[in-house]
Amino acid sequence: MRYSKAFIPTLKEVPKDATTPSHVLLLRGGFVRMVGAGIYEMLPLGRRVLSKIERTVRREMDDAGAQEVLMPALLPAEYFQETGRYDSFGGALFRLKDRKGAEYNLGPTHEEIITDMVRRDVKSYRQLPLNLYQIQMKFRDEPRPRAGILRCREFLMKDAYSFDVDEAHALESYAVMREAYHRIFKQLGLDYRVVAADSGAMGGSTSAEFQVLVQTGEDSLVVCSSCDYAANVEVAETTLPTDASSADETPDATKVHTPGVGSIADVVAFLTPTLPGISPARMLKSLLYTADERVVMAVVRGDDDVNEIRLARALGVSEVVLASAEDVRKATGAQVGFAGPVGFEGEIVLDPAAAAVADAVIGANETDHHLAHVRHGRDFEGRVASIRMVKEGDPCPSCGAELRSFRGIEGGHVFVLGTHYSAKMGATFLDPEGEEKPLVMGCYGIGVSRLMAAAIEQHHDDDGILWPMSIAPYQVILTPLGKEAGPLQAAESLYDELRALGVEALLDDRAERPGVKFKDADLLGIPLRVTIGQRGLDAGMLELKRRDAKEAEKVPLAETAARVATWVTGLGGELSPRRARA
RNA sequence: CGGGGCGUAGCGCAGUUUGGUAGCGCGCACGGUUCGGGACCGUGAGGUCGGAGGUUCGAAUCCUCUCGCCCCGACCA
Repeated sequence: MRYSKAFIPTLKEVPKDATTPSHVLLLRGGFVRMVGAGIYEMLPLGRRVLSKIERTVRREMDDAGAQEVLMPALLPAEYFQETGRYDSFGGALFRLKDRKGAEYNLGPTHEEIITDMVRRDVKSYRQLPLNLYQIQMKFRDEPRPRAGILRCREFLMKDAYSFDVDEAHALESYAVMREAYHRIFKQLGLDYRVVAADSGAMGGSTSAEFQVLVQTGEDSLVVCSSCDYAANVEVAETTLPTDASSADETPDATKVHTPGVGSIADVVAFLTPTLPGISPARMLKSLLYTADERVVMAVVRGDDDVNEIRLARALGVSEVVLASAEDVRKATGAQVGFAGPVGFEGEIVLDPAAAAVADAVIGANETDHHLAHVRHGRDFEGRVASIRMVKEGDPCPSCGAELRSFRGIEGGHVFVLGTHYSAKMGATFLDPEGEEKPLVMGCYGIGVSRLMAAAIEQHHDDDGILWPMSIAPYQVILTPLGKEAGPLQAAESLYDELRALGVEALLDDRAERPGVKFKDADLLGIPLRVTIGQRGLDAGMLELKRRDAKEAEKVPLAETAARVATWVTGLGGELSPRRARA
C-alpha cells in the first residue's frame, strides 16, 4: 500500500474521551473511530488487524475440526423466549420490533440459534460429534461501555459450539478447543494465562478463561508463584490461612460505645487506646445480603472481603445482592456499620478465617455500639463456609506457595454447557440403543475485537503501538527521506521486490518531512521499518529497524528484501502466497 | 441506576463568574523558505457555541427542560 493513497487519519493530539492506552492509540493511529458510546467503526488499518486475528482463529478452529457458519444478528424473539433468556438476559438484550409489531432481539450470543440449527438435522449419534463456529458481531446493551474497544455494545466475537453424545465426549471436545486456544493466543503474541473461572448463569460446569495479562484489565486474577494454579478471584480458592490471634482464654463479651464509627478502619482507630492489639484481622465484618427473598448475614474477617459468587454458592442460590440500608436497619435494628452475628435472628454464613478469630470485635446490632471479646461457637453460631475473596499472598490451594495478583482481560472463555440448552430446546438424538438423549454441548468464545485492544495494552510504548508481527496491519514500512528522486525510486523498487516475496509493505511515499514519517511509523506500530536516505544510498546501504529495538541495522541494498522477508517469518509473520507467485 | 465531570471549527482548548455581534494552538488550502525525529513565514477557508423553550433591546454567557459523551461505583452470557 502506498501511504499517499491510504486512508490513515492519524491524530497528533490525544482525543479527550480516551483514557486507556489501547483506546488512545487506536484512535490516534487511525485504526478505529467512535460512532457512539460503545460503538466503533473500523478504518482500514483496524480492519486489517481484525482480519489477521480472524485468520489465525479460523485456521486453528478449522484444524481442530470445527466448521464455520454464519448466523443472523437479528433474531426473532421466540428463540430467546424458548430458553427463557429473553427475560433473564435483562437490560443487556437489545430488543426491537418490526413494522408488524413482531418482537426481535439482536444476538448477544448464539446458543439458541445454533442449537436450533443442529436440532433440525442431527438425529443420530452417527452424526456426532459436531463443532460449529462463527465470527460475528454481538450486541449487548452494556450498562457501562468503557475503555474504548475493550467493552463495547457491539463487538466482534468468534463463538464455537460443540455437540456430543455424552459428558465424556463433550470433555474431549472441550480439551481439543482448549488446545486450539493455546495455539491461537500464542500465535497472536499475547502474554496470557488460563484461569479457573465462574461459568456464570449459563449452567456450565467445566470452564476456563484465557486471560491476557494487562494492568488495565477488568478482571482480577490470582496466579501461583510456584505451580501452574491460576484463577479468577471470583472462584479462586485458598487453603485456610493460619490465624494470627491466639486461641487462649477469651474474656467475656463486652459492649463498647463506638459513637459514629462504623467502618472497620474507624473502629480499629477508635478502639486502639482501650483495646491494644486490635486490628482489622481481629474485627469481624458482617454484611447483609438478600438471597432469594431472605436476608442472610455473611461474616468475614475485617481485612477480608466477601466473594459474592462463593457466598451465593454456599447458600445454593444463583445470586446474592447486598442488602439496602433500609433492609439492614430492619434486620439488625441498627444503622449500617453496626451489624454483627451475636443476637442476629437469621441465617449466618461465616468464613473459616473469621470463625478462627478467638477474640473478636463485632457490631452489636445497636447503633453506635460494638461487642468486644466475641468468639464463634461461644457467643454465636453460624455455618462455616469459605466465602472470602482470595488475596495476594494467600497460600496456593494446590501447592501452598504464595498467590500473586494480576489483572487481566478476558480474551477467551471455554466451557462445557452440558444439556442446559439442548434439554430445554428438545435438541436430541438417538443413541445406538435407540434411546433418545439430549445433546451435550460446549461453547467457546474469543473476543476478536477485544483482543486487538488487549494486544495494544500489552505492546505499546510512549511513541505508539508495537504490534506483534502476526497481527500487524503491515509487516514493514518503507520510509524514503528527502526530496531527491533517489530514495523514493529505491524505495519503489524495494517495495516491488517485497511484494513479490509476499511481504505486506506500506510505502511512505508522502512528501512529508522525516520527523513526520518517523512519528507516524512509530505510532502505527509497524514491526519493521526500512529507512532509505540519500546518504545511505550513496554507500549502497539501507537501514533496517525493528519497532521494538533502539538501534537500526545497516543492510546492503541488494540484500534488504530477503532480509526483511526473513525477519517477517522469524517474528511469526506469514508471507502472502498469492503475492509470492506474482 | 447512584456519584462526579464535560458538550464552542476536523482534533485539543479559551471565552460563561460580571450578557454586547466568537477566539487560540494543531490540522486543512495556497505561496515562499526548509528537509534524518511531528519546521518556519505569509495568506486563507472552516463554527446551528449539543438541542428546545424562556428572560432580555441584545444570550456561548442567565433560567427551565432535554439529548449526548467520559470517569468512579453498581452491573458484566
